[in-house]
Amino acid sequence: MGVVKAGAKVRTRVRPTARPADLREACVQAAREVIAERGVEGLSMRDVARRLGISHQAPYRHFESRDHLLAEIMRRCFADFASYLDARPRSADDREDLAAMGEAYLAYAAAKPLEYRLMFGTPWPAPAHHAGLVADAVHAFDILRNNLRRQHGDAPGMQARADLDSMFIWSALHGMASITRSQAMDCLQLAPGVGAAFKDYLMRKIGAALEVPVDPGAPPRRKAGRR
Amino acid sequence: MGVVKAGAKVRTRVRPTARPADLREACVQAAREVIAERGVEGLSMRDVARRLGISHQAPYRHFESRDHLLAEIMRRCFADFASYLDARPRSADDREDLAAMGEAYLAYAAAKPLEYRLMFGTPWPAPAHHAGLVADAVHAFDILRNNLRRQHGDAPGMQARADLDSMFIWSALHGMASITRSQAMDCLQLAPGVGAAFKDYLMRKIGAALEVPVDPGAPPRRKAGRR
DNA sequence: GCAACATGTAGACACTGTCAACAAAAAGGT
DNA sequence: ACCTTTTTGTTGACAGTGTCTACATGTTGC
Repeated sequence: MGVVKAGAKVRTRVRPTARPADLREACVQAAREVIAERGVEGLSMRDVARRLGISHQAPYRHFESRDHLLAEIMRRCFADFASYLDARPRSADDREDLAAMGEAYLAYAAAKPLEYRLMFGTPWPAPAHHAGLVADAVHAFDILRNNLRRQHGDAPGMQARADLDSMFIWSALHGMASITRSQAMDCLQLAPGVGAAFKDYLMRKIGAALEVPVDPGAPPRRKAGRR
Repeated sequence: MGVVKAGAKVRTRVRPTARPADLREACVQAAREVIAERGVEGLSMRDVARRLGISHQAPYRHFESRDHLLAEIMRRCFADFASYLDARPRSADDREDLAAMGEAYLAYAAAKPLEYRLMFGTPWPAPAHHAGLVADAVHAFDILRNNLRRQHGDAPGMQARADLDSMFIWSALHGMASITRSQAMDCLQLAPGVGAAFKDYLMRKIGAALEVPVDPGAPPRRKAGRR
């Protein structure tokens, strides 16, 4: 407390690295770098401040808490993710487009595993439920859902069918992305070639499941040969 | 350092709660309680010690680090999980048995969401990769894999097919469990009834996908009508 | 009884998120 | 111009964490 007084004044002037103009933006960027390098649990407010050469409390002028910063980053990840899906090679045929979407989904998960985990593998911080985060997340899901709705038409009940198919596809894709990311397959001593063939096999199984008509209302009978 | 000497001696004698006999076991139990209540990130070594009325360093006599404690807990979760799967209602028919397995899988994930997340949603701590943990985890997977191997027989190449099917099923189940646990569906404004019908629909889609023969070697053609 | 060892304790250290008090600077009104 | 208000950044705390070291205690084998 009783330190040199004038020293502080000088220090603000002889600051080694220029203080970023838009500090809020700089915080987000620095935090995203940390997350991309070391994952969510490696993110610390003080570390962000340190990287920017500012005091450990400065970020709190722009984000109420660590969770608020995290929520903002998640929001941007969802936006990135959605535009990644939007950038897929387009096709007029809805089925081919769906396949391209699946490829893009898995490619994103493979390319940015830590961001993927942040969005889909981390429990959402409480402040996340309010902001535009939900909107951005839903928008990503809607890219998938809209395709299925086009394929199913809008006859009564078909909206629910499209949603169910969307959830099924999402489950399979997310399951694979999540399992692959965890490297669990390394432990399972799978038969040779399985690791390499997994993605295509899964995509084709999804396609096959979509071909077969399945009545959502019917009782959960097993050995469903035909219907 | 220079504190009262005799005081410490007395305190050990007038200990309020009896020190647990098997401290290692007590640590594991206390830690599992914390995890079941507040999740992995809520687990703290000092909290465990506090609950047991011991010093904050005592647990370190039995676990090298927090990660080692976590690894031991994960190991037990996998063992629990495997015996949960083993306790499914048995059926002589492999398909019915497979369905029962799927139900058991999802029931476990729903009943113990935090343990499920610990096993399948948290990056494994380094010490987890060595011990019997992997063996317990693989054993759980083998319950699924063995069923598929029985169904496919042991003709050449069928082992890989069984592994691929296992991975596909696991992906879909894990995806659903993971998505359901995240309560993401609450945000998606799904058509009415979709939430309730999701599980059965997914199980039937998996069944349908397994019926349709899919050649793992074929090129990833779309619109796969028949082959 | 005594030495070796296992176990539990106490006190540090560096780190975290966050609160409160303060200083500087920018904005706005006159 | 000056003065006030608000925004922004800094400093110093506080309680919490994992883990190191040093110490005390209890247990076991000789």
